[in-house]
Amino acid sequence: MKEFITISELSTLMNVSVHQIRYFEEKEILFPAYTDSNKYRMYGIPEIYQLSHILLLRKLNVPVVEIKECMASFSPDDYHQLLSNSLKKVQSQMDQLIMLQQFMQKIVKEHDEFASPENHYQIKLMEDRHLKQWIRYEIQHNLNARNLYENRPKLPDLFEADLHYIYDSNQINLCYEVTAPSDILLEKGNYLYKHLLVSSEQDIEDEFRQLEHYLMQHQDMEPGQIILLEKSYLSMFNNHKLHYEIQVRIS
DNA sequence: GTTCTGACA
DNA sequence: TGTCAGCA
Repeated sequence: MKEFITISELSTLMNVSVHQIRYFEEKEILFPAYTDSNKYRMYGIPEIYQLSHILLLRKLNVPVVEIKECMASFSPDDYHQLLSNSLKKVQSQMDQLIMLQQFMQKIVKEHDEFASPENHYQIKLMEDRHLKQWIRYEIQHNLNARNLYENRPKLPDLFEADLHYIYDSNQINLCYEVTAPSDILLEKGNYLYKHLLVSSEQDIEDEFRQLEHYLMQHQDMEPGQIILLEKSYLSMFNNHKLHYEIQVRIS
C-alpha cells in the first residue's frame, strides 16, 4: 500500500501540524483511509481533498465544530450564505482595524506636534467645535472618581477623547467633543495655545498665572474663556505626567 | 525513527 | 495549539 501516506507526510504536504490532523479526526471531520496493522493512520487522495476543504473552511473562519454540519448537509446556497457572512465579518474587522490605524496615526501626529517647541505660546485657527457638557463643578472642588461615575456619559472610550475643561468665572465645565451641535459651541477663530506637561495641580495653577500675565501684556488680544484640553491618550508617552493644551480664543 | 494515546498549559 | 511522556 505504498500509494498511501502517513500522518506526518500528510502534515508536510498540507502544511498543518500532525496534532491538527488528529484533532480533525477527534471532531469527526477527517478520517484516515485505513489504519495500518501498526495502528498508523494512512491517507489517500480523497483525504487530501477532504483536508483541503476543511482548511478552506477554517480560513473562512468556520469553527471546526460547524465544519461537520457543513460537510454533512450544505447546499451550494448554504455555502454562498456562509461565504457572504464570512465576508461581512472580515469587512467589519477591517473597519475596526482602519479605525485603530487612524487613532494611532492621530496619536503619533499629535505627539510629534507636541514634541515641537514646548513652553511658548502659539496661535492657530480652529474650526467650530461642538461640546457636550459632562460635569460642572466649583473651581475649588476637585473632581473625584464618584463624580465621574455618577455623571458618566454614554460614551465609549471616553478617555481616548480630548477632555475640555472650560473655565467660567469660579466654575469649571468639563466637556467632551461631539460631532453634532450640542450644549456648547466653541466658535471658529484664532486661538492662543500652548502645550503643557503637568505633574500636579500646582503646575496648572502656575500655567494659568503665566497665561494671565501674558494676556495682560497683550491687551489687544481680547481673550475669551480659557479652555484646558486634556489629551488623555498622549499621556502614555510620559509616565506620571499628563498632557494638556491650554487654549484661549483671541480676536 | 515514527506514531500512538492521553494529559496539560 | 504545541509539547511532553510512555508505549508499541
